[in-house]
Amino acid sequence: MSDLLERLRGRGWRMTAQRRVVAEVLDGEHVHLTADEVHARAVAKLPEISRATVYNTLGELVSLGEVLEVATDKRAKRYDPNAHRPHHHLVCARCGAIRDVHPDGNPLADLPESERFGFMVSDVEVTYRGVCPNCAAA
Amino acid sequence: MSDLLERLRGRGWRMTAQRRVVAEVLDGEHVHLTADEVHARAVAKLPEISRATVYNTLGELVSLGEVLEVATDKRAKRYDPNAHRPHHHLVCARCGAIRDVHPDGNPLADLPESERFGFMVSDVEVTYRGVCPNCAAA
DNA sequence: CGCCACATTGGACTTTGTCCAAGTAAGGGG
DNA sequence: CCCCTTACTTGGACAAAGTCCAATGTGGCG
Repeated sequence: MSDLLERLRGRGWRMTAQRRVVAEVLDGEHVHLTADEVHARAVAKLPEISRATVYNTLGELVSLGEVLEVATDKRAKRYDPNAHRPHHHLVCARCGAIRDVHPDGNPLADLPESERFGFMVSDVEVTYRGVCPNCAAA
Repeated sequence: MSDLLERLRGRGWRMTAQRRVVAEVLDGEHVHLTADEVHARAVAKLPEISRATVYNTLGELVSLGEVLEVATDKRAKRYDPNAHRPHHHLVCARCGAIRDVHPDGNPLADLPESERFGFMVSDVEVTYRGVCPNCAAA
Protein backbone atom coordinates (compact mmCIF):
# COMPACT_ATOMS: atom_id res chain seq x y z
CA MET A 1 0.00 0.00 0.00
CA SER A 2 2.91 2.36 0.49
CA ASP A 3 3.23 1.49 -3.19
CA LEU A 4 0.36 3.84 -3.77
CA LEU A 5 1.96 6.65 -1.77
CA GLU A 6 5.24 6.06 -3.58
CA ARG A 7 3.61 6.29 -6.97
CA LEU A 8 1.83 9.46 -5.99
CA ARG A 9 4.99 11.09 -4.70
CA GLY A 10 6.69 10.10 -7.91
CA ARG A 11 4.05 11.99 -9.82
CA GLY A 12 4.78 15.21 -7.99
CA TRP A 13 2.17 14.95 -5.29
CA ARG A 14 2.92 17.05 -2.26
CA MET A 15 2.43 14.56 0.57
CA THR A 16 0.01 15.97 3.12
CA ALA A 17 -1.60 14.33 6.12
CA GLN A 18 -5.00 14.66 4.44
CA ARG A 19 -3.97 12.91 1.25
CA ARG A 20 -2.26 10.18 3.17
CA VAL A 21 -5.44 9.54 5.15
CA VAL A 22 -7.65 9.40 2.07
CA ALA A 23 -5.24 7.03 0.36
CA GLU A 24 -5.16 4.84 3.47
CA VAL A 25 -8.94 4.68 3.66
CA LEU A 26 -9.24 3.59 0.06
CA ASP A 27 -6.43 1.15 0.35
CA GLY A 28 -7.80 -0.41 3.52
CA GLU A 29 -11.28 -1.03 2.11
CA HIS A 30 -11.92 -3.52 -0.57
CA VAL A 31 -15.49 -2.41 -0.95
CA HIS A 32 -16.73 0.49 -3.03
CA LEU A 33 -17.24 3.54 -0.86
CA THR A 34 -19.15 6.72 -1.59
CA ALA A 35 -17.38 10.06 -1.18
CA ASP A 36 -19.24 10.64 2.06
CA GLU A 37 -18.24 7.25 3.41
CA VAL A 38 -14.63 8.00 2.57
CA HIS A 39 -15.01 11.31 4.35
CA ALA A 40 -16.51 9.64 7.43
CA ARG A 41 -13.65 7.16 7.68
CA ALA A 42 -11.09 9.86 7.02
CA VAL A 43 -12.53 12.00 9.82
CA ALA A 44 -12.04 9.08 12.20
CA LYS A 45 -8.30 9.27 11.56
CA LEU A 46 -7.92 13.03 11.12
CA PRO A 47 -10.87 14.86 12.64
CA GLU A 48 -10.29 18.23 11.01
CA ILE A 49 -10.23 17.03 7.41
CA SER A 50 -12.82 18.83 5.30
CA ARG A 51 -15.32 17.50 2.85
CA ALA A 52 -13.88 19.65 0.07
CA THR A 53 -10.46 18.09 0.49
CA VAL A 54 -11.87 14.59 0.30
CA TYR A 55 -13.70 15.46 -2.92
CA ASN A 56 -10.58 17.12 -4.34
CA THR A 57 -8.35 14.22 -3.44
CA LEU A 58 -10.72 11.62 -4.83
CA GLY A 59 -10.96 13.63 -8.03
CA GLU A 60 -7.18 13.73 -8.31
CA LEU A 61 -6.84 10.03 -7.66
CA VAL A 62 -9.37 9.42 -10.41
CA SER A 63 -7.59 11.59 -12.94
CA LEU A 64 -4.28 9.98 -12.06
CA GLY A 65 -5.93 6.65 -12.81
CA GLU A 66 -5.30 5.26 -9.33
CA VAL A 67 -8.99 4.94 -8.49
CA LEU A 68 -12.11 4.42 -10.60
CA GLU A 69 -15.41 6.22 -10.34
CA VAL A 70 -18.40 3.89 -10.51
CA ALA A 71 -21.99 5.05 -11.02
CA THR A 72 -23.99 1.83 -10.71
CA ASP A 73 -27.00 3.24 -8.94
CA LYS A 74 -28.50 6.68 -9.15
CA ARG A 75 -27.29 7.73 -5.74
CA ALA A 76 -23.76 8.78 -4.86
CA LYS A 77 -20.78 7.90 -7.02
CA ARG A 78 -18.65 5.14 -5.59
CA TYR A 79 -14.86 4.91 -5.66
CA ASP A 80 -13.17 1.70 -6.64
CA PRO A 81 -9.59 1.41 -5.41
CA ASN A 82 -8.89 -1.59 -7.61
CA ALA A 83 -7.98 0.44 -10.69
CA HIS A 84 -5.04 -1.64 -11.83
CA ARG A 85 -6.85 -4.83 -12.55
CA PRO A 86 -9.51 -4.19 -15.18
CA HIS A 87 -12.80 -5.60 -14.07
CA HIS A 88 -16.52 -5.09 -14.16
CA HIS A 89 -19.32 -5.15 -11.62
CA LEU A 90 -22.05 -7.50 -10.55
CA VAL A 91 -24.80 -5.65 -8.69
CA CYS A 92 -27.63 -7.14 -6.63
CA ALA A 93 -30.90 -5.57 -7.72
CA ARG A 94 -32.38 -6.08 -4.25
CA CYS A 95 -29.75 -5.11 -1.71
CA GLY A 96 -27.33 -3.14 -3.89
CA ALA A 97 -24.27 -5.25 -3.04
CA ILE A 98 -21.43 -4.95 -5.55
CA ARG A 99 -18.88 -7.62 -6.50
CA ASP A 100 -16.00 -7.28 -8.89
CA VAL A 101 -16.05 -9.76 -11.76
CA HIS A 102 -13.68 -10.60 -14.60
CA PRO A 103 -15.61 -11.66 -17.67
CA ASP A 104 -14.08 -13.13 -20.79
CA GLY A 105 -14.11 -11.19 -24.00
CA ASN A 106 -13.44 -7.56 -24.78
CA PRO A 107 -16.56 -5.46 -25.23
CA LEU A 108 -14.56 -2.62 -26.79
CA ALA A 109 -13.70 -4.91 -29.67
CA ASP A 110 -17.41 -5.70 -30.03
CA LEU A 111 -18.27 -2.14 -31.02
CA PRO A 112 -17.71 -1.88 -34.76
CA GLU A 113 -16.56 1.35 -36.36
CA SER A 114 -20.00 1.78 -37.92
CA GLU A 115 -21.53 1.96 -34.44
CA ARG A 116 -19.15 4.60 -33.09
CA PHE A 117 -20.78 7.63 -34.74
CA GLY A 118 -17.57 9.64 -34.79
CA PHE A 119 -16.96 9.30 -31.05
CA MET A 120 -13.43 8.69 -29.83
CA VAL A 121 -14.32 5.71 -27.69
CA SER A 122 -11.84 5.15 -24.90
CA ASP A 123 -13.49 3.03 -22.27
CA VAL A 124 -16.26 0.58 -21.57
CA GLU A 125 -18.08 -0.28 -18.39
CA VAL A 126 -20.14 -3.41 -17.94
CA THR A 127 -22.67 -3.83 -15.17
CA TYR A 128 -24.30 -7.19 -14.64
CA ARG A 129 -27.52 -7.13 -12.65
CA GLY A 130 -29.09 -9.97 -10.77
CA VAL A 131 -30.06 -11.24 -7.36
CA CYS A 132 -27.39 -12.27 -4.89
CA PRO A 133 -27.55 -15.60 -3.02
CA ASN A 134 -28.54 -13.89 0.23
CA CYS A 135 -31.48 -12.07 -1.27
CA ALA A 136 -32.56 -15.11 -3.29
CA ALA A 137 -32.69 -17.16 -0.08
CA ALA A 138 -34.66 -14.56 1.86
CA MET B 1 -47.69 6.27 -30.25
CA SER B 2 -51.29 6.14 -29.13
CA ASP B 3 -50.16 2.54 -28.57
CA LEU B 4 -48.39 3.83 -25.51
CA LEU B 5 -51.45 5.68 -24.24
CA GLU B 6 -53.59 2.61 -24.90
CA ARG B 7 -51.25 0.36 -22.95
CA LEU B 8 -51.20 2.80 -20.08
CA ARG B 9 -54.97 3.11 -19.96
CA GLY B 10 -55.17 -0.66 -20.01
CA ARG B 11 -53.02 -0.75 -16.91
CA GLY B 12 -55.41 1.42 -14.97
CA TRP B 13 -53.82 4.77 -15.57
CA ARG B 14 -56.15 7.68 -15.05
CA MET B 15 -55.61 9.68 -18.21
CA THR B 16 -54.83 13.28 -17.30
CA ALA B 17 -53.66 16.09 -19.52
CA GLN B 18 -50.31 16.09 -17.71
CA ARG B 19 -49.62 12.41 -18.25
CA ARG B 20 -50.61 12.64 -21.87
CA VAL B 21 -48.18 15.49 -22.39
CA VAL B 22 -45.29 13.64 -20.72
CA ALA B 23 -45.98 10.54 -22.78
CA GLU B 24 -46.10 12.63 -25.96
CA VAL B 25 -42.79 14.30 -25.18
CA LEU B 26 -41.06 10.98 -24.65
CA ASP B 27 -42.64 9.44 -27.66
CA GLY B 28 -41.72 12.35 -29.89
CA GLU B 29 -38.04 12.38 -28.96
CA HIS B 30 -35.68 9.65 -29.91
CA VAL B 31 -32.91 11.05 -27.77
CA HIS B 32 -32.44 10.52 -24.07
CA LEU B 33 -33.80 13.45 -22.13
CA THR B 34 -33.16 14.42 -18.54
CA ALA B 35 -36.16 14.96 -16.29
CA ASP B 36 -35.67 18.72 -16.57
CA GLU B 37 -35.58 18.56 -20.35
CA VAL B 38 -38.80 16.56 -20.32
CA HIS B 39 -40.27 19.17 -18.03
CA ALA B 40 -39.19 22.02 -20.31
CA ARG B 41 -40.79 20.39 -23.35
CA ALA B 42 -43.91 19.53 -21.39
CA VAL B 43 -44.28 23.13 -20.24
CA ALA B 44 -44.25 24.21 -23.86
CA LYS B 45 -47.41 22.18 -24.42
CA LEU B 46 -49.07 22.65 -21.04
CA PRO B 47 -47.65 25.69 -19.26
CA GLU B 48 -48.96 24.95 -15.79
CA ILE B 49 -47.51 21.45 -15.45
CA SER B 50 -45.30 21.14 -12.37
CA ARG B 51 -41.89 19.62 -11.94
CA ALA B 52 -43.17 17.21 -9.30
CA THR B 53 -45.72 15.78 -11.71
CA VAL B 54 -43.12 15.21 -14.37
CA TYR B 55 -40.93 13.37 -11.85
CA ASN B 56 -43.90 11.31 -10.65
CA THR B 57 -44.97 10.41 -14.14
CA LEU B 58 -41.50 9.45 -15.27
CA GLY B 59 -41.17 7.26 -12.19
CA GLU B 60 -44.43 5.53 -13.01
CA LEU B 61 -43.45 4.96 -16.62
CA VAL B 62 -40.23 3.40 -15.41
CA SER B 63 -41.92 1.03 -12.99
CA LEU B 64 -44.39 0.04 -15.68
CA GLY B 65 -41.44 -0.85 -17.87
CA GLU B 66 -42.40 1.58 -20.62
CA VAL B 67 -39.30 3.71 -20.21
CA LEU B 68 -35.77 2.99 -18.99
CA GLU B 69 -33.78 5.03 -16.53
CA VAL B 70 -30.18 5.49 -17.53
CA ALA B 71 -27.71 6.66 -14.86
CA THR B 72 -24.43 7.03 -16.70
CA ASP B 73 -22.84 9.42 -14.22
CA LYS B 74 -23.78 11.75 -11.42
CA ARG B 75 -25.35 14.25 -13.71
CA ALA B 76 -29.07 13.95 -14.19
CA LYS B 77 -30.69 10.59 -14.87
CA ARG B 78 -31.84 10.25 -18.43
CA TYR B 79 -34.98 8.59 -19.70
CA ASP B 80 -34.86 6.19 -22.58
CA PRO B 81 -38.22 5.77 -24.34
CA ASN B 82 -36.89 2.87 -26.35
CA ALA B 83 -37.55 0.24 -23.67
CA HIS B 84 -38.76 -2.43 -26.04
CA ARG B 85 -35.61 -2.92 -28.12
CA PRO B 86 -32.48 -4.04 -26.27
CA HIS B 87 -29.46 -1.83 -26.86
CA HIS B 88 -26.51 -0.25 -25.14
CA HIS B 89 -25.21 3.28 -24.75
CA LEU B 90 -22.39 5.45 -25.99
CA VAL B 91 -21.84 8.41 -23.67
CA CYS B 92 -19.87 11.59 -24.23
CA ALA B 93 -17.58 12.17 -21.25
CA ARG B 94 -17.71 15.93 -21.79
CA CYS B 95 -21.30 16.89 -22.53
CA GLY B 96 -23.16 13.79 -21.38
CA ALA B 97 -24.90 13.16 -24.70
CA ILE B 98 -26.08 9.58 -25.18
CA ARG B 99 -26.46 7.51 -28.35
CA ASP B 100 -27.92 4.06 -28.64
CA VAL B 101 -25.57 1.44 -30.06
CA HIS B 102 -25.88 -2.20 -31.01
CA PRO B 103 -22.57 -3.96 -30.47
CA ASP B 104 -21.76 -7.46 -31.61
CA GLY B 105 -21.32 -10.19 -29.06
CA ASN B 106 -23.28 -11.07 -25.96
CA PRO B 107 -21.68 -9.92 -22.73
CA LEU B 108 -23.98 -12.15 -20.68
CA ALA B 109 -22.39 -15.16 -22.33
CA ASP B 110 -18.97 -13.74 -21.44
CA LEU B 111 -19.58 -14.10 -17.72
CA PRO B 112 -18.59 -17.66 -16.85
CA GLU B 113 -20.38 -19.56 -14.12
CA SER B 114 -17.31 -19.30 -11.92
CA GLU B 115 -17.60 -15.53 -11.97
CA ARG B 116 -21.26 -15.39 -11.00
CA PHE B 117 -20.79 -16.05 -7.27
CA GLY B 118 -24.21 -17.62 -6.94
CA PHE B 119 -26.03 -14.59 -8.32
CA MET B 120 -28.99 -15.15 -10.62
CA VAL B 121 -27.76 -12.82 -13.31
CA SER B 122 -30.59 -11.53 -15.44
CA ASP B 123 -29.40 -8.44 -17.20
CA VAL B 124 -26.34 -6.63 -18.41
CA GLU B 125 -25.77 -2.98 -19.16
CA VAL B 126 -22.87 -1.82 -21.29
CA THR B 127 -21.74 1.80 -21.34
CA TYR B 128 -19.12 2.92 -23.82
CA ARG B 129 -17.41 6.19 -22.96
CA GLY B 130 -15.68 8.61 -25.25
CA VAL B 131 -15.79 12.10 -26.67
CA CYS B 132 -18.45 13.01 -29.20
CA PRO B 133 -17.59 14.76 -32.49
CA ASN B 134 -19.01 18.08 -31.24
CA CYS B 135 -16.94 18.18 -28.09
CA ALA B 136 -13.84 16.95 -29.91
CA ALA B 137 -14.16 19.86 -32.35
CA ALA B 138 -14.64 22.50 -29.64
C1' DC C 1 -74.02 14.26 -12.78
C1' DG C 2 -71.99 13.78 -8.26
C1' DC C 3 -68.49 11.74 -5.57
C1' DC C 4 -64.14 10.36 -4.01
C1' DA C 5 -59.98 8.09 -4.80
C1' DC C 6 -56.36 9.30 -7.23
C1' DA C 7 -53.58 13.20 -9.38
C1' DT C 8 -51.49 17.68 -9.32
C1' DT C 9 -49.32 21.60 -7.35
C1' DG C 10 -45.69 24.56 -5.40
C1' DG C 11 -42.66 25.17 -2.15
C1' DA C 12 -39.72 23.51 1.43
C1' DC C 13 -36.28 20.17 2.14
C1' DT C 14 -32.41 16.72 1.26
C1' DT C 15 -28.52 14.88 -0.92
C1' DT C 16 -24.55 15.19 -3.56
C1' DG C 17 -21.27 17.83 -5.33
C1' DT C 18 -18.66 22.41 -6.76
C1' DC C 19 -16.51 26.92 -5.98
C1' DC C 20 -13.85 30.39 -3.82
C1' DA C 21 -11.00 33.55 -1.02
C1' DA C 22 -8.20 33.30 2.78
C1' DG C 23 -5.12 30.75 5.62
C1' DT C 24 -1.50 26.92 6.04
C1' DA C 25 2.32 23.96 5.31
C1' DA C 26 5.50 20.83 2.11
C1' DG C 27 9.87 20.54 0.71
C1' DG C 28 13.72 22.48 -2.37
C1' DG C 29 17.35 26.10 -2.35
C1' DG C 30 20.45 28.51 0.19
C1' DC D 1 18.20 24.31 9.48
C1' DC D 2 15.23 27.98 7.94
C1' DC D 3 12.74 30.48 4.50
C1' DC D 4 10.10 31.14 0.55
C1' DT D 5 7.29 29.78 -2.97
C1' DT D 6 3.61 27.58 -4.30
C1' DA D 7 0.49 24.04 -3.90
C1' DC D 8 -2.87 22.45 -0.61
C1' DT D 9 -6.68 22.86 2.76
C1' DT D 10 -10.61 24.89 4.79
C1' DG D 11 -15.44 26.25 5.72
C1' DG D 12 -19.13 28.14 4.06
C1' DA D 13 -21.92 29.58 0.36
C1' DC D 14 -23.86 27.95 -3.71
C1' DA D 15 -25.88 24.78 -7.24
C1' DA D 16 -28.24 20.89 -9.33
C1' DA D 17 -31.24 17.03 -9.09
C1' DG D 18 -34.61 14.91 -6.82
C1' DT D 19 -38.12 13.92 -2.89
C1' DC D 20 -41.90 14.97 0.20
C1' DC D 21 -46.13 16.83 1.74
C1' DA D 22 -50.54 19.15 2.74
C1' DA D 23 -53.82 21.50 0.20
C1' DT D 24 -56.43 21.55 -3.95
C1' DG D 25 -58.32 19.78 -8.29
C1' DT D 26 -60.48 16.31 -11.41
C1' DG D 27 -61.27 11.75 -14.21
C1' DG D 28 -64.45 8.59 -14.85
C1' DC D 29 -67.37 4.91 -12.37
C1' DG D 30 -71.99 4.10 -10.87
